[in-house]
Order: sequence, then C-alpha cells, then structure tokens
Amino acid sequence: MSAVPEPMDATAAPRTRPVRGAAGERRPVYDAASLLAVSVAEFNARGYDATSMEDLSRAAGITKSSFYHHVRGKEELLRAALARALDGLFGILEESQAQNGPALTRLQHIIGRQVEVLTSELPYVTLLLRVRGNTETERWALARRRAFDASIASLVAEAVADGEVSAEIEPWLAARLLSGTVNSIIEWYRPGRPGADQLPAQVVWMVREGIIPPA
Amino acid sequence: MSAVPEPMDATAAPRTRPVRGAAGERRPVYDAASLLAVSVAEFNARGYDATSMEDLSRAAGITKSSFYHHVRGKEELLRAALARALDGLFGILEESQAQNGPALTRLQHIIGRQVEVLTSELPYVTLLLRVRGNTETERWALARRRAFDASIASLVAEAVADGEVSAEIEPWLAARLLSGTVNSIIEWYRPGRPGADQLPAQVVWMVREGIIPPA
DNA sequence: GTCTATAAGGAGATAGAC
DNA sequence: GTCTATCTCCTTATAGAC
Repeated sequence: MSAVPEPMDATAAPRTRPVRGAAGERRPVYDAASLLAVSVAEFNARGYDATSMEDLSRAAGITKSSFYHHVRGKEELLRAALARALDGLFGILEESQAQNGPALTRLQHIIGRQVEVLTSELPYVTLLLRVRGNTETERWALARRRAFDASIASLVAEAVADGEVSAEIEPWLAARLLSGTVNSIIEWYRPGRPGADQLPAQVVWMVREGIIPPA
Repeated sequence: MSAVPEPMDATAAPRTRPVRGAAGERRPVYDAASLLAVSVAEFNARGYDATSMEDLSRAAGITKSSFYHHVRGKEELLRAALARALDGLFGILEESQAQNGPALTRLQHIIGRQVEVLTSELPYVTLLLRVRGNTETERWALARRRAFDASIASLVAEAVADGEVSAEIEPWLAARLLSGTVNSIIEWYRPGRPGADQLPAQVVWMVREGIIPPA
C-alpha cells in the first residue's frame, strides 16, 4: 500500500475563531472541520471531479483565494474526508477484536455497527464508496476499503465453516452481497429520518432472514 | 420528466467501415457502437467527469478531432449509454406485465432478470448507477431510474400485502435494500466469470432466505 | 483573513488542409 | 476520415494589496 501524507484532522479544535458581522448576522465558521464538512457536502452533491474549488468557496461563503488560506488544496480535502470514513469503519473492526463468541454473533454485531457508522458519518462514507482510484490518495483509500471488506469476508467464511451461515451460496458471494446491501444505505438514508435508531437491527434482520416470512 | 433529444442508437449498423492498415495490422473499428463501448469503458474506469475527450480518442486510437468526426460530444455519449442501460431495465418490466401470478413469484422473476441485465449490460448499467444529476441528461436518467425502482417497490408492497413477504420490515425499506443488493453486483462482477449463469438464482436465493441456513 | 488579479494549463469543441 | 492548429472557457493555484 502506498504511503500517504498525514491527514488533516477534521475533528481537531478550530484553527480560527468564529466571525460575526457587525450587525450580528450569521457568518460561516471557518475552521478546518466545518470547511471540510461543507466541502464534502458539495463533493457528494456533484461528484468530486465535477466540483471546483470555486464551488467549494462559494458554498463556504468566501472567495476562492480566502478558501485557499484555510485549505492546502482539493485533494487534501478529499484525503481528510476519506480518512475520517475509514477511521470509522476500522474502528468497528478494532472493537470486534475484543469480542469472542460465535462468528455469526460477531458478524451481526459488525453489520449493525457498520450501519451506525454509515448513518452517523454519512457524507464521509458516501464519498469513500464513490472513489474511483484516479489519484494516489484515492488508490490508498480503495486499498484500505478492500482490506475492510476482506475482514468481513473472512468472518463470513468462518461462520459458514462453523455451520452458522448457509452454505447454499459461496461465502465470498454472500460476503459481497452482504457488503453491497449494507453500503447501499448511503443511496437513500438521510439524517433526521424518524426511526433511524432501529435501522441497524432491521438491516441485520433482513440479511439474516431475507424477505420471506419465517415459517 | 424533462424531454431529452433522440439518443444515438448504440446497436445500429456501423456508420463506417472497418479500417485496416496496409500491413494488415489491426486497427480499431470506428462505428458508433464500438466507439460508445470504448468510451463507456473509459467513463467507468475514471468516472465520467474525470474522463476527457482526449482520453476517449486515445483509447479509440485516433486524435480528438477525428473522434469528433464520429461523435457529437461527450454528453451525447453519456446519453446513449444511459439510454441503453435504461432500455434493458425497462424491458424487464414490460416482460413482467405479460405475466400474472403471485406478486412474490413475479418479484423473484424480475430480480433474476435484473441480475441478467446487470451482467450482460454491465458497463452501461454501471454508468447509470453512478450518475449524479449534473446535467439535464443525467437528471433525465435519474428520473427514469427512480421510476424503475418505484415499480419494484410497489411490487414488494403488493407481496407484503398478500402475506407472501415478511412484514417484519417496512416494505419500502425491504425494497430499497433489495435494489441495493442487486445493484451492488456491478461493484465486483466481471464478464467471463465462471458460473455466471447461476448468479441470478443465487441472488434470488439470498434475498429470499438471507444468510441463515434454513431450519 | 479577505480580497482582486493573474498565472499556467487542461477542458470541450471547431476550422480547414489533406 | 484523419490530421494540426486554434478558440474559448474553466480549472487549480498563487501573488500581493488591504
């Protein structure tokens, strides 16, 4: 895997102070985290490549030059966003290493947590899942994402070997469809949705039982 | 839905004749269908916005100007590709209108056919599923795609109402996860894969029964 | 911190010779 | 049908005044 420079920390303390106009009207807060959030929203709306630095600065309410005062460049914004998404996902794997028990139980837990991360870090994960591999940064993110998927796949294989998961389908296919199902949430989930707290359990149920009613 | 001009027919007879060098070395065949195929492959490799007309012409083995002799512009290529994908998907719905029987049976048939179209028209459907809505053409494709998904969703709702499909999850959620599962095939399926003819049945099995082994 | 102005290069697309 | 040359606009990014 290629080395990638240190990511900007999107959760760090603000680099700059909030600015308010003399009349008290709201102006955007220009710290690293908020500019990243604004940028990622734009990237997701139009696609990374179709979004210009002009678009980003306009969304932030400042000129392009001022925007460059806070941000090194377009690709650094992308890298910071992808790092945040990947940190969320790999955090799940770290948690699960502390657990033992049947593979299926661990798998279900991971799926539920994955849904939680997808929804809580929605813009960042959305960007990650759309990366194509055009730059070194994107290829780094793709490689890390593949490593995550491989972990899930080996857990599925383990559950199949233990007889806890159906062997009707090859394990690698089950794992891919499983990841596809979970990841597809980004296509329609939007924050503030009522009953979002039940979504992880519902997704777990769906991949466990399918759409046919239990006998 | 917005009106969109007539799509170029990617399956029409070649507009131009194959060209061979004097020494007999192979040169690309420059008809509308093959240039579209080459272009769509490039779009999928890098993303539509990140792919330049220079990239396309180089992939076709001619200069950009020569490429423009065969093709009106970048967006027309996109539109032709999206139209082909949508024609494949809506063809499934037309077939299914001729059928009657339980909603679940029709749903399973549609899912299987959808997998077949995804794999047989892989590059075109891949492009369709990544459209963001930046231009009128893209918004037209998105609207048509939404209409397709809505048809599936209403069939799921019908099956739930008939008691054929589990009511444990809300019908709209089941429909979305179902579409997400099927569409995720584009992320990993590659033509020539052995056992590809069994894929539709395996996907249908997975969404029916889930990953838990039948009792 | 923000701005105007601008550099340097790449994009989509066309003109016109052969 | 293919090419070289070019147009025009947009892109990322920087210089330097305030």
